[in-house]
Amino acid sequence: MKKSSLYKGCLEPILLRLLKDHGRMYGYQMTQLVKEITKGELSITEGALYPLLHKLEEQGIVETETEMNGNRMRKYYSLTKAGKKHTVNAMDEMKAFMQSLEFIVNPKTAIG
Amino acid sequence: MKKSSLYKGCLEPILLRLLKDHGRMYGYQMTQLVKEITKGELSITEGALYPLLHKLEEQGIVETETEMNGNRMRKYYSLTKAGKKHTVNAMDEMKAFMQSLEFIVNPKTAIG
DNA sequence: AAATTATGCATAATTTTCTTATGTATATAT
DNA sequence: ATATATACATAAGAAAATTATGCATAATTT
Repeated sequence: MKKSSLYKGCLEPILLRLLKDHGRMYGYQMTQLVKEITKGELSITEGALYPLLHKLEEQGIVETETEMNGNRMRKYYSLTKAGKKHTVNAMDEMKAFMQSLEFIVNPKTAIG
Repeated sequence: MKKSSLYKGCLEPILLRLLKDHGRMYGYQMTQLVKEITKGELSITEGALYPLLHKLEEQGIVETETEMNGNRMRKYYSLTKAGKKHTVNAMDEMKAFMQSLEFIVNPKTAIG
């Protein structure tokens, strides 16, 4: 993730959210989708993405299936059952965090 | 800043925002205010706060005045002229980032 | 036809940014 | 007396990125 690198720490919940919403994705697809959704604002770097995906797999949060698309490999990631549970909590934390940022940045309009 | 440490990279813009809104603050006051505003959700740790404030001072973004409150020292921080300019940009980036998070977490309701 | 860009994965070295632990000192509450 | 709150500071270590590099195929541009 780039763009003035404000944004460390949010990558994991972002990936979990993508997998929760889209079911099954491969790494490169995640980078493109985030770019698209955020209108180019957020770019996930490969050096951040792949090691994190590997970590999540080790932790049993995601599982993988490797497929060939023509001659090119794609490694699909999806949430495990445990990963889905984990994601519920992660999303709660994420929302609480975003609400906190709102409280700080928009103290008047933020809905408590 | 704590609470599952999702939140790297956002501390600097948070501090800038506090100083922009409240004019002049000392470190401990910032920790308390953030705790209060976010209803305990975000806690700034001293180990993150003070080194960052020192860095911002070195960079000429903030300036300090030390005062005594009874027998206890308070080091007040405020934005310099350059710091105010810097903060305008930082807030724009911050808002863009928050918008991006909204796009990802609430793809339907987020306002683009 | 050759060169560039896009697709797709991976990892190592380094940097940034935290947490945790520690230290000093005064004030207040139990 | 002891614990908690106020108030600063820094060092060691961990976490989570960036940057750079590498490999390989496909599509597009020149």
